[in-house]
Amino acid sequence: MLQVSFLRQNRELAKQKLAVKHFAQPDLVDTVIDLDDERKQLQAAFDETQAKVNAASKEIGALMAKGDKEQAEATKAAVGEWKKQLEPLKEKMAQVEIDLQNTLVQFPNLPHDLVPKGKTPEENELVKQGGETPKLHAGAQAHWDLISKYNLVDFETGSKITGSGFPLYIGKGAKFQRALVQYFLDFNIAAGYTEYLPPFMVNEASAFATGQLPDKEGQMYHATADNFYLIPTAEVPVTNIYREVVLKEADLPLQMTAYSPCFRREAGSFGKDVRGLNRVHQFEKVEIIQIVHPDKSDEVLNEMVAHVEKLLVSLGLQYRILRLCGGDMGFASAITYDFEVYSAAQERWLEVSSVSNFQAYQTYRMKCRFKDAAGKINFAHSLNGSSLALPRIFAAIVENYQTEAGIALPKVLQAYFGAENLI
RNA sequence: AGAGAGGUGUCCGAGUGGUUUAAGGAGCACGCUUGGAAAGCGUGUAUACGGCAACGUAUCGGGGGUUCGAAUCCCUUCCUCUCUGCCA
Repeated sequence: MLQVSFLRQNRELAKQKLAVKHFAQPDLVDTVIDLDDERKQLQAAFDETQAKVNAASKEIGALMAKGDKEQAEATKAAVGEWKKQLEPLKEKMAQVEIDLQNTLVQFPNLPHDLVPKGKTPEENELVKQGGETPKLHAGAQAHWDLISKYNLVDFETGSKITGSGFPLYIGKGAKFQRALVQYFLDFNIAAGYTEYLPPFMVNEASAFATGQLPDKEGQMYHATADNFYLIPTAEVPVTNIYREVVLKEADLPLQMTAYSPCFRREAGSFGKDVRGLNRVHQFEKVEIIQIVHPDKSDEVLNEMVAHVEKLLVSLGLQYRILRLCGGDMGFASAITYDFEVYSAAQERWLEVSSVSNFQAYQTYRMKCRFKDAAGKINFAHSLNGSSLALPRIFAAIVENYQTEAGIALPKVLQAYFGAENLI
């Protein structure tokens, strides 16, 4: 959520920045400031009258103690008048606050200066490319054929149990998932992250704090009996550890990593992307999350990007790093780098990680603050990234490491899987 | 899931309608004292909003209500503990 004070001081800049994100209603900036002016005015009037009521009430107490009933009753009558004035003020103030809040949550985060202006994925900026395109043997297959050939994943039975997009991993397929999770977590822990195993459902307040509500309500599975949401990413429960917390400056940076299944309705998605493991409703992911000093978030973002890159290099996959353009970025992010790996069998790039700096957008919503040396309260910055999401890594390894005899494994995974080859 | 007991500041803890402006203690910070330290003494020690400021307003798990006045009474909801039930 954007801060009113920032919008007030940077009215035109905010509008320009919103344009980079192709935000349709830049005039809402003015609406917010008008509403805030109205709120201030109402509060001043309300506080003034309430102060009179409070003082008079105290006086009544003193008069009662003295036994001066008559004067006490007279004062009560005066208070009654003030309270009548208070009623409409209170109502108006509540309404203005709701309007202000509802307007404010409509703003996406403002993009970082580095974010390109484009609108579509084609306009994302290629930052770096690494690794080699694997040379596959003749007759090499896409992962959906390989997993069926070697019985690693059974989509049909997953559909029977739950519905389409809920894969059932079997035997070596299941064990390979476990090996990947374990490797990714160990890799993150070695870089200084603390492991968490969070709840896989969150309440409304948590979903709101990280920006899933109200923006992505339809994308989450909702357990209505208890009003819990199945998490679309571990980012939600883990970032919420620090909701409504005032940290000490010395506590920063907080580095957290967590494995979780991720549940996404993917309502409205269709077409070429959805085949096999390319897009599913439930998948496994290991996430990295940091909460840092605002002066450090740019630097930390670069570190996180370098960290994920190292992980992909260790898997021997060809990859590229894209800086997302304003139109392709997430709602709450100030700047996002996407990682894609090349699938030689599908002859296309698959997104496997997204690393973002949210700056104070989430922490302001969450009220995650820290106290600096001077005792001043500031909002921290939050960042997160996948390190890594499993299905497309699974797909890429299965495809790129396929041989005529079976499927090989990257060296780093052999000990985790307990064999030299997957098949 | 049922019954009961609870939720107060950084922590412990008092407080069942009116100088509570949340007692008292601990911790922490600063100062005095000291050769240095401890002890002792003194001062300070939540957050949000409004205000240049003085200060005002709100907050005793959350929300709502009664009252001139609520930490205190009522309703509701969440959470914790104990017992019972069920269960991996």
